This record gives sequence, structure tokens and C-alpha cells, in this order.
Amino acid sequence: MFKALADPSRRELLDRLHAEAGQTLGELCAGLRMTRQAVTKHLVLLEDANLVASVRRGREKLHYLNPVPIGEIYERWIGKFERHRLRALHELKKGLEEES
Amino acid sequence: MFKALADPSRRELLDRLHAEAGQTLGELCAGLRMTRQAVTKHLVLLEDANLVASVRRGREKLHYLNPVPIGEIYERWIGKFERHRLRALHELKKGLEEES
DNA sequence: TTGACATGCAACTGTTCAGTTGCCTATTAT
DNA sequence: ATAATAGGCAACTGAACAGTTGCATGTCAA
Repeated sequence: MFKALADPSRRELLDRLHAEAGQTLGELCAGLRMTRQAVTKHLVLLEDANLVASVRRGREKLHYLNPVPIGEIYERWIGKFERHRLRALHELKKGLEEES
Repeated sequence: MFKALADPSRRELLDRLHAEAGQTLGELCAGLRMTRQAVTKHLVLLEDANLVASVRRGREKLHYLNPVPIGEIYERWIGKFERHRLRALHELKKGLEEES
């Protein structure tokens, strides 16, 4: 999941799917300086990470952004860290003062 | 930043720093089946990604979790996607119905 | 000062991974 | 039926990267 988000190409695919849902593979390829097969591989990773859902319609494959797991980042990391945000910054400041 | 979060070892380091701030390199190494140098490399990446701040105190180096950039994920991705969450799910459902 | 401790730097290795090329399958339209 | 379209599969290449080993630097304590 984090690995899936690590690649710029995949983030761009997510952005494109966010801009317009239900795009086919060919549509997603248009404008990208990448082979269709490369895009396919990225989409496979994104689907494995549950970030994208796909539906076959005839010979086409429609792709949809799944916002749920991204929301889970918030639950797992942000909430967790934000809770201690001020405290951590305070500790950092204190550490810097001890240094000088 | 996303790349920095992509590695499990680095996420564990973040968890450890979250559990206890201001740990030295040696403390962070304890219990990890990894060389000290490997941990150093991870910490360099985390610092480059601005996820960790470090302070030298004598011969030791203290490490602190920086929660700010993780908060920015929320601003950039979660908010962006959550805003359209229900809509995207609706689109997905509609696509599935067209399929059947 | 000298030894022990905490960290930094550099070269090397094996693996993972992004992207390509080439070919195959399935569906639509004429 | 057949040609064009949309996508899938597999092998290969090159680069990035995680982790290692070996040595060097700097700092504390006796």
C-alpha cells in the first residue's frame, strides 16, 4: 500500500482516476510517456493495494479510484501522530536547548 | 516522502521514534536484525524526507519524529479524496450495475 | 593520553522493480 | 468471416536500493 503510493507514475494514475472515474486502460495511457504494458503493471499494483477497483465491460476494463485505504492512513498514522504532535515538537525544542 | 514511507523497516523506525522520542542510533538498532549502517541509511532517507529530525549531542545523535509532513498527506490526499469519497463509491456501484 | 564507545564514509553484492519488446487472446464492427 | 481494437502474458534489460563488510573520525572517561 505504501509501496504502491511510492511511485510517481502510480500517483499520477491515481490523480487521473480522481479527475475522471471509470477510465479504460487506453484512456489512462493517453498522454503518458509510457508503454501500455507499463501502465498495466502499475494498475495491477494499485489493485493489489486496493487503491483501484476495476470492472471489465466487454473488451474494455474500467478503472475506479478506491478512497477507502487512503482514509485508513489517516486512522493509522495521522491520528496517531497528530495526537502527540505538539508534545513531539516540544521535545524537539527541549532537545535543541539542551544542545546549546 | 512516499518512498520513505514505502519501506517496512523505516516505518518501524518511525513507530519506535513515536514510542520514544530522542533515541540515539544505537538505541534504535537494538532489537533490529539489521546492521547499524543499514539503520543509518534508513535514517538518512527519513531525514531527507523530513520525517525525522536529528540533533547531535556530543558523540551521540538524537532522533525525533517530525509529524508535520505526515499531516500534509492528509491535506493533500485524504481531504482531496475523502471529499469525493461517497461520489466515487457511487460511481463504482453504477459501473458494476452497468456491467451486469 | 589512551582505550572504549558512538557515529560516519565508501565500496561491494544481491534483489527488487520500472519499463521495454514481442507475441497471444478476446471482443467489436463491417 | 475478418480486420481492427482493447487488453493480457512472458522474458529481458538497466537502474535503484537494501543490506553488508571494512575502515576512518570524533568524543568521552579513566
